[in-house]
Amino acid sequence: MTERLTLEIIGELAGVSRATVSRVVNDSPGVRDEVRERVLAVIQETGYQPHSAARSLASNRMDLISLVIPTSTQSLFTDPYFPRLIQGVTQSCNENNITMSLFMLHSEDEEERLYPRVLNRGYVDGVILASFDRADPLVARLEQNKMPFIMIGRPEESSNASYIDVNNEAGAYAAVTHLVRQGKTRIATITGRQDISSGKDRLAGYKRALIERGLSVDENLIVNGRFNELEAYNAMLKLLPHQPDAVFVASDGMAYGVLRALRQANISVPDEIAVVGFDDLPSSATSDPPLTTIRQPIRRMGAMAVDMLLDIINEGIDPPRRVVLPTELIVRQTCGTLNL
Amino acid sequence: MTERLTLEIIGELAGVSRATVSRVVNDSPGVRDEVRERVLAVIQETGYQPHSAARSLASNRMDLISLVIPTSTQSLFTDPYFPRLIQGVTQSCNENNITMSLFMLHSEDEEERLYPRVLNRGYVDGVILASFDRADPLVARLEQNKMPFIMIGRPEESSNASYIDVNNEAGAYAAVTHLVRQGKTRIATITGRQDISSGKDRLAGYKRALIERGLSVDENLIVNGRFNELEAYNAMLKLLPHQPDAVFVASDGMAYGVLRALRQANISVPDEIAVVGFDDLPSSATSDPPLTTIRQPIRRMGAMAVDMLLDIINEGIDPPRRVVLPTELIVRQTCGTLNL
DNA sequence: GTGAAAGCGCTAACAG
DNA sequence: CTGTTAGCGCTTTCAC
Repeated sequence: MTERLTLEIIGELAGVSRATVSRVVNDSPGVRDEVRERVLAVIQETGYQPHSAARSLASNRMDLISLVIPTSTQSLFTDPYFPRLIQGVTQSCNENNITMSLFMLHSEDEEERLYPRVLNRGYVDGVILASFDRADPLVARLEQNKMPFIMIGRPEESSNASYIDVNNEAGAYAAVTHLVRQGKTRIATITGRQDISSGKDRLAGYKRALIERGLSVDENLIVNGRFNELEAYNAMLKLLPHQPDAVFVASDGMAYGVLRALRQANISVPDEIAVVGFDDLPSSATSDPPLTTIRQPIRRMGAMAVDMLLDIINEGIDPPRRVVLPTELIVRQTCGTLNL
Repeated sequence: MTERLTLEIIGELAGVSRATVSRVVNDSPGVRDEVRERVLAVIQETGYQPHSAARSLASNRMDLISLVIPTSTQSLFTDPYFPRLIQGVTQSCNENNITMSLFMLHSEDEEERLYPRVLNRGYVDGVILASFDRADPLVARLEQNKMPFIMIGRPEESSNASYIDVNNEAGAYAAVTHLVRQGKTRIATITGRQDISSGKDRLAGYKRALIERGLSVDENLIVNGRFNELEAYNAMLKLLPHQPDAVFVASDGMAYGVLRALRQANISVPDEIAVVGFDDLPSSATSDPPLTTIRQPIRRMGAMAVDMLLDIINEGIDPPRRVVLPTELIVRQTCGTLNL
């Protein structure tokens, strides 16, 4: 095992002290250009890489953030939401030269065991929480430990945590309004989990659209699909007897289940029932028929979460950062618009 | 900011030296039970957590491994393969108390920039490579740096890297043999990427089954779908004129594209064409119709990869570890068996 | 501008 | 069994 390169050695080779090399490595000011060049050359030649642990110990920064995802979310495996989110997060991490560690909480038990690793400043600089139950105790623990963190999706009203979210309410509102404009009058909805802000907000948008457009909210036309394809399939079956002429589904993944149910029941989309989803997953452009949906910038949200977290780490937790990103209605076949 | 707890402080509180506390924290032998209890109590009370960087610096272990995924893999977003793999990996990491960092390589460029972070012992203890091009230069670099690593999927023959794989060849063989037994004679295949071992091996299994069963290999019946739903859809369209009576599709994700193409062409499955996939994704049980497929233990593979990597880290790189996991034929509707 | 020196918190010999 | 000691490789004052 060849001896590890250290600042000391590089310094020797370049004829300067360890401290100077450190300055060069960190782009610190106060080094003569000529010297900087010389040191850089040696680093280049030798392929020197700083030892991250040593750096962390001395500087008290880990250059490590963690993304925590609760796996109660069964949709994790069926829904490309998370892969895209993860992609956004890693991309921004790469750009900022920090590394991302991923925690998936498989059970209460594991959650408990992982707490220290996620809460402790000696492990990570900050935490991103995705799709968390709005009242999850982890949130409180993080606050209490003064660990910088940011949520994807809104936390409880009372909390003054930082978050980034998509305007779910407005997206749902746009979807349902669009349906109303098509002349639909019995618009049903299959909702997402109601313990997550996105699920709640999409339902709220649905209701507001109905009310503002002079339609009444019929509880028979509201079924919970929990962001799950199979549950949405069953939910659609339950909805059928109530004869909706349209259904707003709180996620594309669930919308696939709805289309499947409708196909099997021999009900034509969009002629007999119009369907609008939420997410605009890539496969929604080629579903059968192609799905009208609300596009949300998942990847960008992941990337921005990192940027915001870094800002919090560097500038302090207060004031809380809050960002809400807009959505966009993507009209395809399932809403019937293109038939008119 | 309250002062950081250190071994020193805990020691003081418990009336022992820093070293003893360290022993207790690390479950090292050679501490009297009574003392151990006492120290443990203080740790419990204070909520002391070791500083990971300090520990790493002193012990030269990072307790960090990285999972590297090339994003050339577009299927990343449509195919639940990766989420499941990641799940297996994180689960095993959690059990072993190490953290997993995820790298997704979005571009050549980024790959280059990330090399140091992945190759350098100062950053991670080891690396898991998923779905890599079999000749990717990263493999050679890792070997050359003596960085412990393990591939998911087989590397080039010449390489003596450690790997874990699924018996793709045997799985494909089983799928096609099953089709032959149903009396199919014009069995087509839509293959995966041929620069990845799983893609190659599944094609090889297809060919062997045909040959061993006395059928000839017709190049017209072989189309590359690159593990992509849309390409598979197009591939199926291309296949239609050659009138296959069955098609073995190298992944479930692609099989969905095939079913879509067939549905649109008004060709009934399985009556006119039988379809068999590969993966057994959760949604394959509820596809339309439910998909006959080859199940592979994706999550387990991820978990085992971690265990093997840890073994390599602890015991040394030689000899290479190699594991090949079996697959299983899952018979559902699309192969026609259940109609007989 | 540059170097010397003092830690960061921990592990791992080595003594006792 | 337990304590003492010497680093691990780096950042960061503080002198010069």
